[in-house]
Amino acid sequence: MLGRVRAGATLFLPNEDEMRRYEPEQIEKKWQNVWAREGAFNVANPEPADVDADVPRTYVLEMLPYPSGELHMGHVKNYTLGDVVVHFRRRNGEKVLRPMGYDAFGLPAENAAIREGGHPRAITERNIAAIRAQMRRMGWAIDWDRELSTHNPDYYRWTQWLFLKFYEKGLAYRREAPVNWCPVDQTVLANEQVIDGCCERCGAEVEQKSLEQWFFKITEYADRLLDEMDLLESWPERVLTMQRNWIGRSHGAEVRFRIADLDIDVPVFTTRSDTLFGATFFVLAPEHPLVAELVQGTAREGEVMDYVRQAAGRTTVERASAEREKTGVDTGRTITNPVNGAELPIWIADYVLLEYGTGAIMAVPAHDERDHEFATTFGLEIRQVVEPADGAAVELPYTDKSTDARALNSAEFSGLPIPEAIDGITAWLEERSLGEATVHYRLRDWLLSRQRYWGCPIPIVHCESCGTVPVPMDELPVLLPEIEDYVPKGRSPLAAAEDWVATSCPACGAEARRETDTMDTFVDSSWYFLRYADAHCDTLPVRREIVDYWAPINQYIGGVEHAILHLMYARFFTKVMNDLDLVGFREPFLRLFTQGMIYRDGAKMSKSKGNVVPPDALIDEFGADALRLYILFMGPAEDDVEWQDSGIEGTSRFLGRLWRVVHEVVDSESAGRASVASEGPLFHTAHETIAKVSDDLGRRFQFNTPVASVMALVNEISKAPDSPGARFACETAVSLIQPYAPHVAEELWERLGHERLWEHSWPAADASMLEHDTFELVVQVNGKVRDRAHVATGLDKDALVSMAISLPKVQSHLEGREVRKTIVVPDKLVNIVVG
RNA sequence: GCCGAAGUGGCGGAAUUGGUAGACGCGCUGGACUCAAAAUCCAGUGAGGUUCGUCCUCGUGCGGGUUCGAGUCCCGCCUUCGGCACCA
Repeated sequence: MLGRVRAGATLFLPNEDEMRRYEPEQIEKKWQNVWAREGAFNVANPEPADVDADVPRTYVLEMLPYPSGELHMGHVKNYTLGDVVVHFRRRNGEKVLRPMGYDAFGLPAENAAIREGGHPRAITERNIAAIRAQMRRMGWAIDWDRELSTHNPDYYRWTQWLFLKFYEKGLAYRREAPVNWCPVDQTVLANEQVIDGCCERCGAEVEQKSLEQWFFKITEYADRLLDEMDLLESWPERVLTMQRNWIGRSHGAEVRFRIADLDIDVPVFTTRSDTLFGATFFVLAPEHPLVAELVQGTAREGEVMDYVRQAAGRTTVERASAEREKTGVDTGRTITNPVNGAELPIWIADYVLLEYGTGAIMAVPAHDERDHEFATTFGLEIRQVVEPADGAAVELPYTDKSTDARALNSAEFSGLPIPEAIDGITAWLEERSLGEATVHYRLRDWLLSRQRYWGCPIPIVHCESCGTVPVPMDELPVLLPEIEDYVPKGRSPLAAAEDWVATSCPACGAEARRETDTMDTFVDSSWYFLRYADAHCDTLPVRREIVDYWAPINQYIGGVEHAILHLMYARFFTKVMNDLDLVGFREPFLRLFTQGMIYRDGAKMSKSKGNVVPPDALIDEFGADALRLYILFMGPAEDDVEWQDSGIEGTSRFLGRLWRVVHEVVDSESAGRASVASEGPLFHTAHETIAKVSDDLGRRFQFNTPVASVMALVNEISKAPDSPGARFACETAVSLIQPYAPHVAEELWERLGHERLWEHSWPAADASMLEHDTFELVVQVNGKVRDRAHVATGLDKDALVSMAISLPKVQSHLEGREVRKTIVVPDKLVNIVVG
């Protein structure tokens, strides 16, 4: 760079301007090397004596990346956000753990291997190397000594270990069950991975299939997943709401209806036991096991069974969306209502779902929209048993269940407000053993088996005589076998590794076969954040005293798209591990921040849309610091924002201006123009900026406005680089921008004659500098601003009012009118109300 | 349908406790420097009016309301986005 020759020009020696141009490439490399060499952001695990020591510690974590090709803008935003928090907290004296890893198992690598050849491991590791290099180029303050990847046997050994612990506790079990099957990916999906009846990954319409599968009993933790939300410090309300909806707890009663002819009881679940007297028919889901028995040998058998077959042929999507018109068929049977002995006709209809409640309902058309629609379609009786508290006539269905409504035509319960009627009728049923209060959930158990190659093997052996037998803990890890062909054929590709599959039973020694399913990758990512605490431990997933020192995570940051899946699974794992005494806390993430997405041309950035902005190209052109600044300056971090190419030019210009201003001030000092004064407008502005940035980062968790205030400070310095406060203001600007632009900040800090800004404590605003001798008094007449005046602070109300009234512009608005009232906000505003 | 969030200049956004709407940035216009360009710097930039006065009126999705004063609080709508959805 130095001394380059320009065509047709005289030989240039680098002049001062050239040496001092802001060239991000060199300085970013320089400081990245320093930090890497020093392990500047590594933190040691505590020695036993330190555990109780009074050093404030913080665990800041962003969701780990899936190593798909390279880093995208969402990653840049996520990790830069975390980086600002890390630097801010470090410089505020906290010991901060901030690790990084890769969620390395999963379908995309396997599909790429099928498409392009090669081993999923090779593809994954190549991607990891690329991402790691990009992360270093971004200059993120990461403790690289704790790096992990979920596909390494050192890691998945402990995933398997945890699976076996869950198994021992009865929380991992195998059963045949109707499952969601993706015909394209040729694997099963958890309920959480089915979106509108389609595969979350590939969008194919999901089919139902019956298979032997492994499940985690997450339903056993449904109440704790809901109730322990109280332990969280700060989660976005909408994420909590999404989880609550997903768990879907509903309180009600199970009521037994009796089919006298067949001598059987059929339970139903209802949240409205108050409406039992209004039940006029009864409906079973088409898949309900009793259906065949009900109609066997009756005149209706053919018609009913035809309907059942039709319903079975309908996909989830059709059943949910296509025709909302109610269909159904009468079985000709009746069932007895336990509260009044009424005989109700039994129908079969697909608006009743086998998966929810008991797969059977009592239908109350007067007070339920769906039952009402069905009754109207098929001409069934509608019997009103709830009315408004004032007895007014209402249109049916009438679904109010608050105290504004009361029971009607309900024997001794008539007249009771609905909440009391619900309790009363439920108690009445319990006394007679006809039903009891129960709770139902929407949440289903977590289906974790996958019929794919690139995942963590399930450490189980199937033995003819012993059944499912866990692989002994000391034989872990069960290594993923090498195979040739990853193409899914409806069974797990692992089944092809015959030498691997064939084994002996750990219990009886007989010939046995290994489980060939692998685990859902969400299992891997449900505990990785704990492993970071003790990343190299080879006796346990993590040692209790170490994990309890760091975790739970103080600040977790990631995309809202994980609001349900990852975040709920991770909470479940943590709770189970707490019950197993492996960790001393019940919630993994005390504070959660969900960042918004980055759009371009109105759409999410994606290769197929061709609207991707690759971070590398921007780093080449503007440097990592300008990119880091822009990604956070764009708008509130939690909002979705539109990428604008010209935006990064703005933050790049800002860094250039900061660079020049610092050099001007340094030059000005060496020319002897420095002043030792400690008063002047720049001191005030600098201290105000410190206060503003500290408050935004520390209390408000707001990342865009600090950049704006530092920009304003730099603008002010550049207007008066010779003024007394210029050096202090420059140092302040550099120090405050350091979490955002650590490389250029470090370089300028050095040129200002200091060193190691990343370890320098965060500046503190001097309260006396935040006070002013004068302020701008706003004068309103009838609430409209009419004038402003510079006035000494601390004046009393009367003084302010008389000063306000004396202003000529105010006078002209007061003319001839009577002052009725004056409102004074001290040191701020006077409002004169005139008639 | 239910639940949640959000609507502010040409654009991204700021306004923290009800007290100066539009900070900061982008874009645009004009100017300086330059043979020229880039870079940089200076000035202007919500709309309309205007006697060009840092003068007036209007202005934060729409309609009402509370208040001396509302982008901010209340009531009713509209739109957009996200989640759930025949959940009994």
